[in-house]
Amino acid sequence: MESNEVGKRIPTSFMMTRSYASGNRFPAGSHDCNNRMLLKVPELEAFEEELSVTASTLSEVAKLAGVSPATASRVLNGSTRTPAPEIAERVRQAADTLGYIANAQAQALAKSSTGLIGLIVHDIADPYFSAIAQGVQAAARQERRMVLLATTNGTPAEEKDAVVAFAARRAESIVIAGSRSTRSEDAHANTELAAELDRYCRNGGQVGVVGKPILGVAETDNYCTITVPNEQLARDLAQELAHTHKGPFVIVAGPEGLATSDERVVGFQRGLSDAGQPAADVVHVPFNRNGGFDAGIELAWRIKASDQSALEQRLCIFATNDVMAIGVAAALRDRGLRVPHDASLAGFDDIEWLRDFRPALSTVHLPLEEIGRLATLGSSNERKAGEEPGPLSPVTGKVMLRRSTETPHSARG
Amino acid sequence: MESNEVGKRIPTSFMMTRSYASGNRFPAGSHDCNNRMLLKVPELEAFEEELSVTASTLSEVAKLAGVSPATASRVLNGSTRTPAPEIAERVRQAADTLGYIANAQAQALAKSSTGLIGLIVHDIADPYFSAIAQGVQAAARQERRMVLLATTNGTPAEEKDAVVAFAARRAESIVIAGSRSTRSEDAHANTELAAELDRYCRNGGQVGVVGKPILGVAETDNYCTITVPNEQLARDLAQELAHTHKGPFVIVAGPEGLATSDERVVGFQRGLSDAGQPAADVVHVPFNRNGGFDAGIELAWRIKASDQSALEQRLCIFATNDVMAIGVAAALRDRGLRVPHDASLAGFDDIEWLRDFRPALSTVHLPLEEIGRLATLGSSNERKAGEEPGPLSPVTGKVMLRRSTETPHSARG
DNA sequence: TGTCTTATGGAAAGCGCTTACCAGATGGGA
DNA sequence: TCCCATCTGGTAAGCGCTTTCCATAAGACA
Repeated sequence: MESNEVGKRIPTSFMMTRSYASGNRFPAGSHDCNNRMLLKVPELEAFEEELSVTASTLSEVAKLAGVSPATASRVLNGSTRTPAPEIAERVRQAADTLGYIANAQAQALAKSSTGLIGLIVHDIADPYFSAIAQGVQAAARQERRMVLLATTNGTPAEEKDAVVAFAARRAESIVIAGSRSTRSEDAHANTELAAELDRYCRNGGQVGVVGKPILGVAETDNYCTITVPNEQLARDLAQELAHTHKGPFVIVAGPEGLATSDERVVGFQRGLSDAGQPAADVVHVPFNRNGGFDAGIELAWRIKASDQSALEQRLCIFATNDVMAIGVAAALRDRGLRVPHDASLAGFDDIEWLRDFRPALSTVHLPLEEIGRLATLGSSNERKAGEEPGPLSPVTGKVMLRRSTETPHSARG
Repeated sequence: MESNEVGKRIPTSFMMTRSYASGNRFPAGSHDCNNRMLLKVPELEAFEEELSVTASTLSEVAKLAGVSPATASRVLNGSTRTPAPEIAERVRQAADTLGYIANAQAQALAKSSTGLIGLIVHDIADPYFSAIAQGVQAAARQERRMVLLATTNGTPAEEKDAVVAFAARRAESIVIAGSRSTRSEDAHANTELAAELDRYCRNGGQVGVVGKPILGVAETDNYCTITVPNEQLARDLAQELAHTHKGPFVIVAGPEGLATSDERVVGFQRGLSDAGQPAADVVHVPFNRNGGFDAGIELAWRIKASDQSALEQRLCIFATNDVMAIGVAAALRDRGLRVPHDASLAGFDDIEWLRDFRPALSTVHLPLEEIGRLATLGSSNERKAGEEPGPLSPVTGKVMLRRSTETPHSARG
C-alpha cells in the first residue's frame, strides 16, 4: 500500500481522505496535526470496515445531522437548552446510525466533573472489604457514578499511591477503608498519605474514611469519617461475655499498631475490667485467617496444658475480627479441641458468609454494606444542603452471642 | 461579597484577577471563556487558601520553571525526548512546589490511551467474583492500569449498561465474569449486550470473558475467552463420586438457562451415565446460598422420607457451585440431618474461604484468581507479539474429594 | 409598522495535555 | 570558512467535548 507521509502540506488530490487514527486501537486519535491519511481509492474497499474503527465523535454526528456540534451536544448530553424537537430527532438519529458514544474523558475535561469515585481497600477478596465495596458500589450506582478500585495490602505507601492515582484521574471522591497503621515503620508513609489526602481535599476532593480519621488530614468539610465504635462495642462484648464466662480471657489481635485491632483490644480489656475480671493476655498475629490459625495453634497448646475439667480455667478467646476467629477455630479443631466445648470463641464484624459456619460464631455485628454506602454518600456532593458536616449517622453495631461462646452445661471432660 | 458578572469585557481594574473555577470542586475549570473572576481586594485574604483550590496545571508548572509546556511535559511525563538535566531539574522542582498532579483525563484525551480496564461481575461480595476481581486487580497493577468496577446482579441489561459506560470512559479492555444467561426473557438484552460488546471490539477495545463466549460477538483478535471446562470437570466429579456412592444423585442447579450451571449439570449427568448410573434429578433454584438453602429444605424432606438405613437410598447432592452447596448444608443441618452421615454433598469452585467449613466440602477446584489474571492479561495489548489468538493457556480445574462425600462406614441409623 | 424581548442555532474559546514541526544553536567535515 | 547533520526548546494544533456569547429569527406589544 502506498501511503504518503502525512502532513497538511500534502495537497488533497482525488484520493479520498480517510480517518486513520492510531492504528485501530480504541481510544483513537492521532497527533499528526492533521489526522487524515491519504489512501488510494483501490485500497479503499479493503478498509471500508475500518472506517468505523475510530469511535465516532460528536462533530461527526453533528455533521451527519446537519447541525453544529453545539446543538448536537445539547440534544445528546442534557443541557439547559433544548433544541427544537425536529432537530433533536435528527441528531438522535444520526447518533444512532453512527453508534455514537460520548467520550467521557473529553466530557470530564470540558465539564470538569468525572463522575468517578475511588475506593481503596486492603484486599478485595476479604469478605469484610468486599461487603463494604458492595455498599460503595450500590451508592455509586445510585448517584450514577463509577467506582475505581485500588487494593493496597494495607500498606500506607500503596494507599498513598492509590490516592495520587485517583487524584490524577480527578475522582470526585475517595473512599478509603481498612485499618490505619500506627506502627513506627509506617509513620513516614502515613505522613505522606495524609499529605496527599490533604492536598486532594484542598483541591476540592471529597474523602470518606471508614474507621479512624487519618492522622494529619485537616478536618474540612470534604472530609467525612464513618466512625465505627470499635472500642465501645468490644467493651460491650467483653461485658456480656464476662457475664457467663468465668475462666481467663485471651485476645488474638492483629499486629500492634493496627488501629482497628488496637481499639478493639482496648475496649475489650476495659469491658473485662468493668466486669471485675482481670485483663486478658494479648497475642499479636497477622490480621487475617492465617494469623488466627497460628495463634490458635499456640492456644491449643495452652488449653491442653490446663486442667480441662476446671470451668475456671476454661479459656475464652476473642479474636479482633471474624476472619481471625475462623483461623483460631480451624487450629483448635486441628488440634482436636472443640468450640465451645473446650474453649469459647468470639470474633468481630459479623461477616455475612459466616452465618453457616458452625459452631455459630459470637461476634459483633457491623453493617458493612451500609458503612460502604454511608462513606460514599457522605463523601458526596449530594450531602450538602442542611446537613451537619460531622460524622453523619454514626454506625451502630450489635453484640451477637451465639453458640461459640456458650458455656457447656457440665464441667468439661 | 460583591462579585461582578464574569466576562472578558469587564476591564481589569486594580482588583486582582483570581482563579475561580466551578465552585471549589476538584476537577476545576470553568467555561467562562475567561475563567478569571474578579474579587475585591479586601475579600482576598479570606480566599487566600482557595487559590490553591484549583489543581495546578502543566502550564503553571512550565511558567514557574520558565520553560514551555512542551518541555515541562517532556520531563514530567516521560517522552522520547529528554530535556537538559538542568532544565529538567528546574521543572521537577516547580512541579513539586506546586504539587502538580497530571490530569489523567487530559492525558488520555491527548494520548488516546486511558490505562483503564473495566471489570464486570455479578456481585462483588460473592467470594467467587471477589476472587476473580483480586486476580484482575493484580494483573492491572502489574500493567500499571486502573480497574473500573461494575456490578450487575447478573442481568444482561445491566451488563450492557456497564459495557456502554466503560466504552464511554474509553476503557482499553473489559473483563466480564459471571455466567451468561440463555433464558428467553434475557434474549433481547443478551443481543444488545453482544451488539455493544461487538461495537466495543470493533472500536479496538479488548474484551476478556470468563466462561462461555458471549453469543453474537464476532470472534476477533481483541476478543479473548478464558474457557472453564465446566462440563468436563463436572463429568470427572460425577465419575469419581459414582465410584463410591451407590445411592441416587440429585443436582441442585441454578436457574435453567444459566450457562455455567447448565454446563455443569450436563457434565455431571454425562459422568453418571459414563459410570452406568441413572441420571440425577435436577432441582432449579437461584444460583446463590439461599437458593441452595431452599433446595436443601426440600431435599431434607425427601431424605427423611426415604429408608435412611439403606445405603442404596442414600442421596448424593451436587450443587453447581460452592455457595449453593453451603446453603444446602445449612438447610440439612437445620433439619437435623448431617453431612456426610445422612447424605453426601459436593459443590463446585473451591471457594477459598470454605476451607474452614466443616464437613470439608468436596468440590472442583478452579484457580479463580488466576482466571481473573488471565482474562486481564489476555485482553491486554501486551499479549500481541507471537501468541496464538485463541483461548490462551486453558484453565484447568481439579476434583477435590473431601469429607462431605465420604460414605459412612456402616449403614446409617 | 416599528421596537423590544425572547427563543434558538452556531461560532469559537477553552478544558489540560501531547507531539509534529520549526527555528536556532552547535559541532564536524570538507 | 562554509555547509550540513544533529540536537534542543518552543510553537501551535489538536484530542472531543461544553458553554458563553453572538446573530438571527420570531413573537409581543404599542
